[in-house]
Amino acid sequence: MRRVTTRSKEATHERIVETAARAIRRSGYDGTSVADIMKEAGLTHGGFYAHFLSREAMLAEAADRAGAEAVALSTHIAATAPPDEALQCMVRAYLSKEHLENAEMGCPVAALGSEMPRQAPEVRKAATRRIKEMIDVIARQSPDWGQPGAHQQALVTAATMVGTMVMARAVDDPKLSDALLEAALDHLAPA
Amino acid sequence: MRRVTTRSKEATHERIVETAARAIRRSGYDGTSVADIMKEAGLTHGGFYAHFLSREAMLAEAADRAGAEAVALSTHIAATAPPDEALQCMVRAYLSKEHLENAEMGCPVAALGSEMPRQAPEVRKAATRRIKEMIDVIARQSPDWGQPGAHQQALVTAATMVGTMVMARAVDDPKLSDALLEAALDHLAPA
DNA sequence: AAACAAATATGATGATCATCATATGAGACG
DNA sequence: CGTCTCATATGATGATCATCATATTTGTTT
Repeated sequence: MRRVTTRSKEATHERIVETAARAIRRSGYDGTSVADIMKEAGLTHGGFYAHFLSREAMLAEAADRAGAEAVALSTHIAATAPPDEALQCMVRAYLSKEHLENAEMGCPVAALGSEMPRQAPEVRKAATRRIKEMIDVIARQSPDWGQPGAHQQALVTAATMVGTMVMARAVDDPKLSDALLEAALDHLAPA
Repeated sequence: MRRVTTRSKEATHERIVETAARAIRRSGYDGTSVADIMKEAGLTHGGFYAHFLSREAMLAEAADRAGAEAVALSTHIAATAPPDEALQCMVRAYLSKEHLENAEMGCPVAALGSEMPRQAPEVRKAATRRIKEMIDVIARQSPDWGQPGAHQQALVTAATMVGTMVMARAVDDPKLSDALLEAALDHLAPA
């Protein structure tokens, strides 16, 4: 097997992290092996440790990447929405069928939340930082941003969105999934 | 190693399921091996397949058991609370520090939610049934039980509780965990 | 007490895993 | 064109895993 073209080590590292950021959301931390990721990135398993100190270090980078992408997407949605509908647009994108069916590209908290408590400190640290960023993005869309209750309200909104998506993906009854999304939409972003 | 006393096969089966119901909430589906569970139940790994057709079949029983226990506990809390405070009592028990720190004995949706989409059909089926039961328990505590919006409201309440617990356990910052619990308590069970 | 049946233990198999040592081959530079 | 360096590949190691075949032990029956 021959390298198709010259690639700097950094570009390859980048590609592995990007691949891993998708793989962990699809298969979970425990369900993602080093060999899986390398193969999906078009490489063999052996070169892995030229790029990362350990599997855990790679998971930390992947989790950070997934979180950064989610924050960036939310920020973009808020920025391009009509000024008084930013929060509604974010909530509607989050609680959409596309997000339900595309965990691999979606919110890493919904995809990996219940696995987080068992992860290495470096993984949890990166995740916590991104979660705080996400909460801030939500808080900034509140009509009373800056007032005392806005941040508290953002915590509840974030938790409701995450819990709804986790439950809607967990159950095997599409009707219940729909009902969960609809109920949360009515609650968080009334028509 | 000698069995201490006579035990019927059914009692041993029971003990394995009970052990597994705790183990999966502590270590996740993927993080729990057959040998782990058998050792924790005081047995060796070899006898496992005298009790279960497969590892997956055992996980389904364990998930069902964990869900049944959670439903039973919630029902009990609601039944023994002052009549007009049943929902508040349930929410306060759920969003407590004891629950935060005792995933192994707590809500299986919060402990395993994001691993559910990848589980065997039998596991998801059992979990879905128990989740529906739990939503019904919540809906019954609503002041307007029976009216059209009560069930919808129960879906949102359940999702908010689950999401809050998942996030509070995920982050490595105890201040943020506290803030999440407090914000959801204020929202769902105001003092 | 001897023998049987059922429950559990011992041990093996082949697969998969993280990690590492070493080989190969491609681009850069003389 | 030849050589050197570095990114990646090949292959090995020891651990862990689910599953199963077989041995052992226990409680029971005679």
